[in-house]
Parts: sequence; C-alpha cells; structure tokens
Amino acid sequence: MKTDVSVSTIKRLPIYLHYLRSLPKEEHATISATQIASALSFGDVQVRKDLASVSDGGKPKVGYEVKDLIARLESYLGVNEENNAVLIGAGRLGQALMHYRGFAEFGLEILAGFDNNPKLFGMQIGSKPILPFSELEAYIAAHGVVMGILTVPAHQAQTVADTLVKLGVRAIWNFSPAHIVVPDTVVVKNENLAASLAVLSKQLQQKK
Amino acid sequence: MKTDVSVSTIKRLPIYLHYLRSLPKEEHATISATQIASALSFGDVQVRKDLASVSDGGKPKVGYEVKDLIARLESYLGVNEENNAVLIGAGRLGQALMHYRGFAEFGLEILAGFDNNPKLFGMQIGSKPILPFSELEAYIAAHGVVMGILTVPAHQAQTVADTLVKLGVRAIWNFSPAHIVVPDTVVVKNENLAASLAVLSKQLQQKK
DNA sequence: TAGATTGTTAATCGATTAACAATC
DNA sequence: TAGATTGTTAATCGATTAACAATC
Repeated sequence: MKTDVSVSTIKRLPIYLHYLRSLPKEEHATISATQIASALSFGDVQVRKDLASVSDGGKPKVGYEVKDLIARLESYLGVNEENNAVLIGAGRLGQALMHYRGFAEFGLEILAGFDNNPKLFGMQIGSKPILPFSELEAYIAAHGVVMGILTVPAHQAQTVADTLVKLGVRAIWNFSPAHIVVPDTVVVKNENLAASLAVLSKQLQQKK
Repeated sequence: MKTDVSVSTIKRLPIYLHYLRSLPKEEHATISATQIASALSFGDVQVRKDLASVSDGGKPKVGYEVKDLIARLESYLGVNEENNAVLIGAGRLGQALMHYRGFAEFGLEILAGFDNNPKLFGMQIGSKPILPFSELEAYIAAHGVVMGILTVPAHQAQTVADTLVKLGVRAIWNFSPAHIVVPDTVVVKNENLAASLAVLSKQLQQKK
C-alpha cells in the first residue's frame, strides 16, 4: 500500500476493478498478475507494480485474493462514497450520459440535468429530471453536489464553468470542445472526443 | 517538419488546430507560441516543439502565420481526407455520437448506424440512417468504410469487433467498457468513460 | 526440493523543461 | 542596436521494462 501513486497507474486501476468484477465468482478465489495482464494486454510487471499501490501484496505461487483485491480497489478509488453530480446542457450527448448506467459502478450519481430550453423542462431521463438553469444554485446547495458535467456548446463552456465554481462545485468533467480555466482548487478533466478521434485517424493513416 | 512525432504531441495537435480555427480571422495574421501556450495553459517551449513537427518554422519576433499553420496541421492530421465510418449499436450514446457535428472538423463522416433492434430501422439520425446489422457487410464493401465505432454493450464488443475486422475495417473506436483484442494491422482506441471518471473522482478526493 | 509467482532494484526509454544560441 | 521570439541541445523528470532475489 503506497501513498504516491502516479496518474498513469490511477488510470489503470478502474480497468483492473472492472475486470475483476466481471469474473465469475465461482471460478477461482485467487488470480495471478500474469493472468490479469494477459486478459488486458498489459505487461505482468506493470500489473504487479500497479496492484502494489493498493494491495498488501499477493502470495508467491498463488497470486492475489480476488475478493480482497476488489475491496481494496474500491476503497482506494472511493467508489462507495457517492459523488453527486449535475449535468449542464441536456442535449443529445447530455441525455446519453444521463442514461448511462456504467457510472454508478464508480460511485457517480448524476442527480439532474440543467438546460435553458423550456421544451426539456420536466422531462425525466432515466428517472432524473431536467430542470431550468435558474434553479441550479438552489439545487447544488440542497443536494451536496460536488461535480459538474459540462455538455454545453463550446462558446458557453467557460461561463458555465465559472458559475459552477462559484456555486462550490469541486470537479468539472468537460465534454465541450473548449479549453476552460478554473482555480487551482478545482479539478478539471477534458474529454475532447474530436481530439481523440484525430489521434485515431493519424494512427490509421500511418498504418496504411 | 519532422517524421517521428510522439503520441503525446499528436494528441495536442488537434487542440492547436481547433484553437487556431477559432481565432477571428481579421485580428492577426500571425501568432506566437507564447500566445498559443497561454490560451491553452500549455508551456511555451512545448508548443514550439510540437509545432516544429508539422511546420517549416516561425519567424523570430513575429511568430507563425496562422493560415499556414492551420493548413499544415490539417494536412498532417489528414482531416481533409474523409474517413468513412459506421457506428454499431444505435442506442442513446450511439445516437448522440451520430448527431455530433464536431467530428466533421477532423474529417470523420459517420455514414450510418447499425443495430439489431427493428424499432430503430429506418430512423434517420441527423440525416443518417439506422440499418439492420445484417446489411453491414454489403454496406461496408459498397461505401469504402475504414472505421467502426463501437457503442454496443460490453458483452457484444468482442464479437462485433471481430466482425468489423473480418469485413476489412482498419480502425475501431471502442466506447464499450470492454477490452477488445484485434490483429496488429487494426488500430484500436478505447474511450472508457467510466475509467476517466474514476481518475477525476480520485483527484477530487485527493484535493479535499 | 523445484517451480511458480511476487516484489524490488537497476536500466532503459520517452517526454517535458531549462538554458542558451540564433535570428529577425 | 535592442528585444522578442524561435529552435536546439542538454538536463530533468517520470514511467516502463528487465533482471533478479525472496518466498510460498
């Protein structure tokens, strides 16, 4: 169990967790780093090093106890502490994210969506309401919201981010293709789909 | 103009391109690496190094010619050669991606969506049809499709990927939370939203 | 005991940053 | 000429991989 874990490692931890959870419970009580590595196309040394950051260690010749490993990953990643989020911009991508069930697996709960299109008000997306932007402030205060998900057009991104920060949100997950600036106290993750795509196209081009 | 460009650099190139395109055309014909860096919160040396991989160079005291830089980035990233794609799994996320206009900016054209839910057949999503899975093979052959976008449930991901590879698709953009294995000749990019989220939650946790 | 597997230390690889010379 | 800016070389930083000792 280490304290300083690199971002690269943290990125892989949820992948291990997801994989371990997907294993049939009956099969085996333990698993080796080599088995995990080959299932995920990682190197086995890397898996061992990564797991060392959350686990007390495996046993030579046996490997790691699956149940224990899952518990430690869950605890390290904090997936059992609910992260309440709101989503701003309930267009198509926003609605798709509100519907997506995979987030609960990692403790994210999108409580509501906000928009300024009156046609959307009152709609329920996967049992979550879409509310007018004017109610955002009261809602955040009332529900202990710590994260904002931005699915607004690029030109609105900075303004909305500023508002979220002012209202006390501590993390912003930005799906708009705009760079946003926030204070140091707030964490931002940019999910630039168009940029990811460009990387894929380039690699495709190079393979030809 | 270099030949060996690192993946880290390639990831940033579309960001430069997007930013340069967003500049008002009247303003300035040139821009310095320092200006770009501060707008995107990058280091100025990094910007200069990145731009050196695509450009012939800027001029001391002046900077880079915006129009020229855009043209070189476009050409390097190959955004003007259309990449024809199909999307498999026209559920909510799939439909959201079919609607998204930002991809065209980087040369991706999603021609059609495929699904095995008859209720969706014949639907038009942003003027693109949803077709039955059974027509996939003929469609790919007829339209020169080089890329497949996977928005199917995790348990179907590998099977669908195998099919796409067999039908000659060269690149797969995988949005399902499953690890897929493909031959070396095919490029895969995994877009694991749940995993990205876990990183953000962890960083949030650490800031507290 | 032999063999599989873990975990650590050292070596390698790659990317970022710092320092500085070149140039308009 | 002075100053801003580029671009390159060297130094630093960080992550991955290789080698190997420890252990069940």
